[in-house]
Amino acid sequence: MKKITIEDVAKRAKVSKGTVSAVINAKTSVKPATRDHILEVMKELNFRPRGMAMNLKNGNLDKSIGIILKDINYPFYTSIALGVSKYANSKGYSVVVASSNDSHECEKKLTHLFSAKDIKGVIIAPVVEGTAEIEHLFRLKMINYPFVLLEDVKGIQANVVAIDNKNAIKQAVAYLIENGHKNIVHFAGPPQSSHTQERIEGFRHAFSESSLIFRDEMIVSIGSDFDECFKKTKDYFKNLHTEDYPTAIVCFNDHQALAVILALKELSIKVPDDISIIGNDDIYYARIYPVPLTTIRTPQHEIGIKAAEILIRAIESPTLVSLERVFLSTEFIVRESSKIIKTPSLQKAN
Amino acid sequence: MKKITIEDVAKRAKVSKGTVSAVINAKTSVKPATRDHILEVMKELNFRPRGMAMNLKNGNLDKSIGIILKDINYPFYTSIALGVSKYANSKGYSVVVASSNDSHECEKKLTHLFSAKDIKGVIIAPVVEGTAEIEHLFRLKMINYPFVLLEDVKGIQANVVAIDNKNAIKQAVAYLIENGHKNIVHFAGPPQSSHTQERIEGFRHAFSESSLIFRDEMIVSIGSDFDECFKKTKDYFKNLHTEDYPTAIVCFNDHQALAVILALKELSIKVPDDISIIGNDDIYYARIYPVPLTTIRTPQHEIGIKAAEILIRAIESPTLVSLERVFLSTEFIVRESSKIIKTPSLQKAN
DNA sequence: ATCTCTTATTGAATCGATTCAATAATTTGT
DNA sequence: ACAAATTATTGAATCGATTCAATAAGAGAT
Repeated sequence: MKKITIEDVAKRAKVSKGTVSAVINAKTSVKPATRDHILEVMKELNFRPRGMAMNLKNGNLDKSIGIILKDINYPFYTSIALGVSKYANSKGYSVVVASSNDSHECEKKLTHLFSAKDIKGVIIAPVVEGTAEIEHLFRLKMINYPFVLLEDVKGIQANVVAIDNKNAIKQAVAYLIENGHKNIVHFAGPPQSSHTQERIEGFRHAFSESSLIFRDEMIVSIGSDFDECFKKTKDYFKNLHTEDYPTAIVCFNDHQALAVILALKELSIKVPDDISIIGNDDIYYARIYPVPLTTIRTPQHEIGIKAAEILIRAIESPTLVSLERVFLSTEFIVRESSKIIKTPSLQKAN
Repeated sequence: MKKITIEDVAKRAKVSKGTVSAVINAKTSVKPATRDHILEVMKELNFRPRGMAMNLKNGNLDKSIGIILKDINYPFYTSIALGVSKYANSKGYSVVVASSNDSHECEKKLTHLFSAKDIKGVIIAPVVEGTAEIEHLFRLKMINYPFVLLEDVKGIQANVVAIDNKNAIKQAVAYLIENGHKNIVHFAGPPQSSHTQERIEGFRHAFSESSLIFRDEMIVSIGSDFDECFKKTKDYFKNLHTEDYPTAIVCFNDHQALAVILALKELSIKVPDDISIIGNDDIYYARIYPVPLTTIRTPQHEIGIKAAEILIRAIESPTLVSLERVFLSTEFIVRESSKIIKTPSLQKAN
């Protein structure tokens, strides 16, 4: 099946290409009769004008940026997208979002797509599971395509807006220890995720800076899929004597924390009376949960705004080549899913 | 500031356009020394190849479709996007998502953007607040651009995949009446939303088919913004004598229902013992809530799959012009936020 | 040093629309 | 009925890349 071009339409309608073009672009100069006839022919031939060709002549005026997220169904990411949209729209940019579903292959495809479509730049929450593959990022650099990463990726110099994962968890654990918790465990995320590793390290580090000592059993592999978390949490407690129950669980993320709370409910373990639960991320639903979640807030909105700001600057000032690396701080938010076991001992000011 | 083209690079590097093109496309035939030199010049001039021009020559091979949602932060919509992605990816299509934020202006801009970028087709959850503006949809028809609507829009013939809102609510109310509820109210959504109106009508209709009679006070305008719902719910009950409390509230959507449950908790009204709460949509969080939500499930995943299926068929079989209109049925899902007041009376089978 | 055989590079033609000055057709005024 | 004014239509040049056959440069063999 041959491709239909504006020329085919022009021939069939016995007019010039220029007139057909005028009809497509709703120019008023076309006589209604001609116009109707051309529209009919367009329909007959099922003519779909090529957007690429249309835009080539006039430069490429639209303002648009893209975001590639790992999971469009996790509110954490859509909140970032909201921040991006807010800033971008205020600067006249449209925003398109795509989900890489944690697949390198998909992320690569999407960066190609965005650049090929002359989307002006892209913000990427990069997939870094396993060995990070970054040739596609190098390609973007080669073609001087502006992009901002939402996670520091080893091996490439780029604009980055991110948070300090390790320190975030440390904050939380330090708080628990400070408030009298002694038996604390970390429910770790999916083994292949880089975040999982970072958070485990943060957890260990908090212990090394305290009077308590770290033991390997404190790290429990739970994952982040809801049903899996739910099941593994129940299994964990079934294999434990009541007197060995931890007094606090630091979760991989809020989603996992929600699953854990639900599992505990089924086991008739009270949150926070029996066990304190600490989330991570502060997704929208953490706040509106019946047991509002104590969590480590990552400033999703601000990340989005900052990333958009850097991206648009890179797009609009092509001469400015300096890279920006911004690390935003997390905030520990105490809500109702955690409690204090004893008031902290007085400390010397410092 | 002048636009840099491949020709500028070629001149500066003292090679032909063909060689520069070969470098950009990572062709192996280029001698490393030449290649490096050209890359340097590209960097110097900050040359960004125009994707449009690149694609013009070879046709436009990529497979991609778009989705325009009203709110990328409401899980209902991202679940639809997930369904779309699933089907589209299986057919080799990439998916890009955009949020219209309930703005006609934005929706229009985005349809332009997608068609201009030669995204092959688009699925639209159309904004229909106020007077639906649909000239942009007519434009899509004119250029024979394939699209599928996720809501029936008056005044235009198009592919549609949707559900029957009115009937969905009717189902729920009928269930409540059947199970002994007599004092039922509907917490309506934002006044300007078309869904709000449809759901109110469904609610009334359910009454007209029962032995109970409808009264205007049964419709309470609550909205769907979380904080607003929360506040208005509390106000509603504060102005009500305890003996006048409804035994069941049919909510506009799950999000509202969650806000209502939280407000009731603060008022020490027990769900479902004192009041049954019925949601609408069955978002992901409805299921994993500590009081799992009784709700009217809209098959989000299936909607996405069906819409993608129709869209891709329209893209790939341009001659097939027949329009499809699919209405999927909702399912009433009883979970723990509602209870039966008395067992239903025996009925004649039919 | 010369002739092959590879390997690199060139550049004119091409993709499919838009543009706009030139020209044709139609309407208006007298 | 004719000139002038207005409105519609034409078509060659253009946008910025890719392509690929033709050609040039470099490597190896004698």
